[in-house]
Amino acid sequence: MKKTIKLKLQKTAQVKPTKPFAFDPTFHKPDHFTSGDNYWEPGIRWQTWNWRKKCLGIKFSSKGTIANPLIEIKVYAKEKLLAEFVDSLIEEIQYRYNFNLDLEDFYKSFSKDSVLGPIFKKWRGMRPGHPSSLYEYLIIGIVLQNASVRRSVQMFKALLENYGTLLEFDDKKLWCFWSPGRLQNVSIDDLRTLKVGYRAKSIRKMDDNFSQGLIDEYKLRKQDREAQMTELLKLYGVGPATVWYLLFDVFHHLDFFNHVSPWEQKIYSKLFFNRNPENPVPVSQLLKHFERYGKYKQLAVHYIWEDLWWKRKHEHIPWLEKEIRI
DNA sequence: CATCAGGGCCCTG
DNA sequence: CAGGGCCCTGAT
Repeated sequence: MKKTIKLKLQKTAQVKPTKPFAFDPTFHKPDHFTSGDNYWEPGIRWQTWNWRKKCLGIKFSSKGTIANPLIEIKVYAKEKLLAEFVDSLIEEIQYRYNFNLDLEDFYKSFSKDSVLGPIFKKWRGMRPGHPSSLYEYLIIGIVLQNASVRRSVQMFKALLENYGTLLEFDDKKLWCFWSPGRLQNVSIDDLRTLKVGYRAKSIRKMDDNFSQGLIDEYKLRKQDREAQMTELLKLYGVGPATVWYLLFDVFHHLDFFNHVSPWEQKIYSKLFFNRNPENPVPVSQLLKHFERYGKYKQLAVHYIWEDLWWKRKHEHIPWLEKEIRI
């Protein structure tokens, strides 16, 4: 059993995101599979955060309303933090969770859409976003490949519990992601003992790329989408499926929807065309269907997708269960 | 028990 | 540019 590192509250900040802002669907995405590094209950999210190689605990609490939002951010750390460090962290949090995104135009454009209209009523103020850095998300992307959710969770937990750090803060024990370069003394065979299979090579090479400074997340953010895509596809173990996730979750492109995996194809076919999974609608036709959402294509997909997963939390959807194989 | 497909990607021919 | 191979797991 690994030693737990106890953190102390070092800083409390309050942040006002743009209005409207919905706390729960922003901080809890039922389809995001990562576990062990976060915990959610209505109005509160605990999340570990590796920032500039320091392992932090963060507690987000909703202190406002959807119309008038206010978020309290408590930062826990082992030692005192410099103001500049905290400021940069808060700025990064705002970026990753899209606190400053203006959704009004999206809502205005599609409030009369028969699919999105009702979803807006439920999830008005929900932001897309993801707490992971590019490095972290790439590792997550690799364990998502060619595996069911359960297996992905298993691989992710094994990695986290071997190379991460167990933190204790605010009576929660959660694992913090390791820093890039951590795997430099880890062999591919070591990784394989964690049953990540052939992904071991991709994981190790990814760590090499970052420790050699071959990829810079912040430089990449400033490039356009095509350039980002080209750079990402150069990375060993990254293909079109992973890039599509990255462009939305890490680089926040709301308009890019070019990839539908087989299981997603079945789900969309059922949702939009009421087709059975054995007889799904061709991917090209699905992509065409989403053209109507123009520059908000992927954001629209996100809203529809999250709505489905939230439904699943409260009601049993037999056909969906069959497809997701958790 | 054996076989196989899977929420991809790389590499070869 | 098509398709085989890769790891492991759960389903059949």
